[in-house]
Amino acid sequence: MRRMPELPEVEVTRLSFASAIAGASIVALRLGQPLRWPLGCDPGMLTGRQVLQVRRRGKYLLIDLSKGMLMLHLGMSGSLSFGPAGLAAGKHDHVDLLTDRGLLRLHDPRRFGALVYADNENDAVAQKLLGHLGVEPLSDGFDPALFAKDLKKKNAPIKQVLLAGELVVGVGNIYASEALFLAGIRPTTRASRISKPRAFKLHGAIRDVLARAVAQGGSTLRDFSNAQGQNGYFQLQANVYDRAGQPCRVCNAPIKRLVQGQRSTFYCPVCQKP
DNA sequence: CCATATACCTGGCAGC
DNA sequence: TGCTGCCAGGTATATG
Repeated sequence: MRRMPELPEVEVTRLSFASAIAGASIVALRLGQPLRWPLGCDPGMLTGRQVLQVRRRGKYLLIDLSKGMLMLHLGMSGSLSFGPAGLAAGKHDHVDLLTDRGLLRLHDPRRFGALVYADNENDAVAQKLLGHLGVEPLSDGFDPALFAKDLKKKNAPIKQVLLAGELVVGVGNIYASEALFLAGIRPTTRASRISKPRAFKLHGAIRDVLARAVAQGGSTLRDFSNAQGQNGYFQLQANVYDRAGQPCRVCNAPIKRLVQGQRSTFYCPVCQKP
């Protein structure tokens, strides 16, 4: 089973265990093999602290504790499960946060994920990871006029501007291609050359594709399961992602693939204009 | 400061 | 079957 932790998948994961873990007391934190970054504190120090709530910022899950917080990232291959304690950890289970309400477990074969402790959201450790992040795409703060204005300042290809997450967070490799298709914009188009009406259209497309993915349970292109082990509905079908050579669902032209910043990009050469 | 490349790590898959 | 090479959802950091 494959997971695809872009914003919708992270949000669906959050929704699947946030209320169940809120109020729990930490019994122990066990770490497996090293993840992308060290925890940054002695795991034993967390014992007895209470989980207040779980928030999301971009693709990070922020676990607020009665004292301090944990920042958790799923990387490229991470997934969370929350359930009864006692299941033996597998080869790729690298975080076990045991609480009096159950076990939160991070399974992450590639180990690009991370769990990092910070005293609070404003300290240097947290700011290093969160400080540069752009606006939340599903929040009221994601303003079309401001987005259009910000795009004017960026000379890089729009696909890479979206992926960078400095203007707007949560748009990963898949949804970047999909949103640009919906907006009719070629991924290679320089952000600075996108007109206000097209920027507005892209703004709407980003919101639309992400909101629909969250509403449908997070999974779009491949298997995905939330922390309760439930699958998404698979209703969102990709228009362009991973469809190189296949006919565009709108105009039948063959979908093209190119590489931008070492990542695959897919687009319709007819529906998407430079 | 800006844009692009690199590094991290394992597993799945196509091709031979 | 087994090997090899390539590809994969992210993002801080290094380099030009």
